[in-house]
Amino acid sequence: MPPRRRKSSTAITILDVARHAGVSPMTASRVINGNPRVTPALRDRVQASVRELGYRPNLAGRSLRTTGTARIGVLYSNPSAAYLNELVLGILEQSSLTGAQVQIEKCSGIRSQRTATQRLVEAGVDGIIVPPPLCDSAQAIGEIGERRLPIVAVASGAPHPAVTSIGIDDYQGAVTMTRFLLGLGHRRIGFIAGDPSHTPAQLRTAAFRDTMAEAGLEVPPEHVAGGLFTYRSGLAAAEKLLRLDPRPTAIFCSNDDMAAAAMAIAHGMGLHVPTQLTIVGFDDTPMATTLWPELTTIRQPVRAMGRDAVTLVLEQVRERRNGRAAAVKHQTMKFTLVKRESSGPPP
Amino acid sequence: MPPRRRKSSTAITILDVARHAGVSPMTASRVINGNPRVTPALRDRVQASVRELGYRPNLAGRSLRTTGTARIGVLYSNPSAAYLNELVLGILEQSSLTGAQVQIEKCSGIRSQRTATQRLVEAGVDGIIVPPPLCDSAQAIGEIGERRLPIVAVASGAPHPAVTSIGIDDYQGAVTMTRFLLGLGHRRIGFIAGDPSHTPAQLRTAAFRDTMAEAGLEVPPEHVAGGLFTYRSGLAAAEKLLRLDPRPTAIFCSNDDMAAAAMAIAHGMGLHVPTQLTIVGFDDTPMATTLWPELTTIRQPVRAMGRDAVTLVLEQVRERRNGRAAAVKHQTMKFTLVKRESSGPPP
DNA sequence: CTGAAAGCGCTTACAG
DNA sequence: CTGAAAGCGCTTACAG
Repeated sequence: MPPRRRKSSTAITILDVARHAGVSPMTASRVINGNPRVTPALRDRVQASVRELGYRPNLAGRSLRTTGTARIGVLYSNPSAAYLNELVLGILEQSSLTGAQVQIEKCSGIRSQRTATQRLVEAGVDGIIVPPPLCDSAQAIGEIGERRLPIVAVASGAPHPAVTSIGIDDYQGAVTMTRFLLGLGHRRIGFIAGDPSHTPAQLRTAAFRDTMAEAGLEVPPEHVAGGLFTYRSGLAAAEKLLRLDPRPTAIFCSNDDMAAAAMAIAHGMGLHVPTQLTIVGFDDTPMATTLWPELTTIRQPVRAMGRDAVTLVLEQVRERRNGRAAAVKHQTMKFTLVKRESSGPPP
Repeated sequence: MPPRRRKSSTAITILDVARHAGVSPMTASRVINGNPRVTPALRDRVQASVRELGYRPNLAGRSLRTTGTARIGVLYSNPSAAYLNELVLGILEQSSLTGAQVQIEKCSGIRSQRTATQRLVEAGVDGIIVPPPLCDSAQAIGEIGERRLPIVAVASGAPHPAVTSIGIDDYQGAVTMTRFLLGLGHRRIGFIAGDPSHTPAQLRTAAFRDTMAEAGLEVPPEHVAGGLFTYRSGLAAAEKLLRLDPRPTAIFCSNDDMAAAAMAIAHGMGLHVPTQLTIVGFDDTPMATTLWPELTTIRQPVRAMGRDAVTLVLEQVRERRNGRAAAVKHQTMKFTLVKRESSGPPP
């Protein structure tokens, strides 16, 4: 059987829509882009054609004319695998939607940070997204600022006032979780802190202390164990907390990795979660649903943050190209308390 | 200070390169795309200009002319978070490079699978990538085939001969790991199998048995514990294996999630890894390096598989558009044995 | 409010 | 081997 020539795979263009609706391509374009200066009658006709033909705009064509194809850099260090993965996913998703190109550069030390920034600049990026913990590095931010490039800092606990940022309210997140534990009836709550040099860790710890104080509960120093956001540090911290007598009835871990570690320790000591011990995390990384029992945690919409970070850089890039000074924005995303099986009332 | 008009952000185009090198844009294009029909002298001049100007092709422009902007669908179910994330990352990476658009559809039951496929078709995708375990579903493959859409099956243990596929050799991967354990001196090796309905799980189990037999070692039935690739199933399986007397000196888990579970159980029983017990996984997901000790495992280049899956669909799409029947390809990627801290000689 | 023209950056034919 | 022309799909000015 000879291969058949399939002309059918040629996609529907805006010209097809225009012809079908009996209008000019321009009018079709206006309707598709939600431009209000179109007579309702025409708008309806075009929308009907779009639906009927199953039209989907070709983004390459669009971006060629609009953004002129922006290039976005991502500068990261210390990849907390799950978190960064998810963020990059959002970034790629959105940039593929807008036809922007993304270049990702990793750096470890300060030296390599200079060269990574350099590489991005040489690659001609129009703006840079900076995930944590680099988002809090005055060094990194300063260096990008020098090149007069737009920046978006992601998930900083204390974003530089002059730098556009996106993140959740870490303080309120930890308040919510602490209140949830109190609401379950817990009074002896252990806390595993995150890397003290990261601003979100600082906020989460402060929020825990403040909320406990607000409830009239004293937090003995040994109830707060130092951690570094790593699984390994969680192992040591959880061990310390669970050796206390009396033992805390709940452990609030500053992230999911450390909560996973706490779970392993509890398991090892024969403590059943959640009937004998409640363990909760923060972030809602994939780890939270891999574990068993699944983790109660605070969900950060990391993917959406990635998407919006792209939108924010692109806005800045466009402003600049139009010769305007881009306004600094601080976007706060909503977090959610996700209740799963690792939490319950105290024994 | 009035905002300054920065004309500088206008990117360098192929026209700039051509002018700089004193050739036509066509010649520049040929050099940039590695077309061999160019005099070495011209080639060198163009390459020098590219370097000097820091030229980077605008992908929107390119894809507008070449692929005509292909749309790629991804149809998945049962998201083993880490694996899928990584795959999608690769897919988005490559498609953003080629200017292709990606649409991702999730489905759970068979019903929802029909509608998900339907949605992709209606969205006008030109080809579909199918990650595991759907890649082994005759149902899913058949349904896409009916629509005469190109398919790429990812990580199937037994790819349909008529369907283009990409994956590693799961059998050889498990052989390698088993030999590694034997080489360390282990003889009593426990094995946690994966979901028996997934073809890669079948191959890994078979390879383990065969390699043991080849070494003249009998595998008592109780040394092979059934699992489902989930953490939870790993918990139960590991517990069973470690209660045996005599206990295995090593446990080979069919994926990293189950290895993480085994690690938690070992930890709980006070068994030090790796001095008292060796635990190894398969896949090298982010989990493998989150744990402590970090996991010895077989690395699947999932990200690269995502990238190449895009290349494979695009090839098929192009062939079809040219009226040719696309050749079926089965691409096998290299796996790697990654030795970390969870493995050592038997006690 | 609507449309005809031009062009974003690149590459596919088509000539030489 | 090299290049002049045309066009991919869309939207930005510019006219009406």
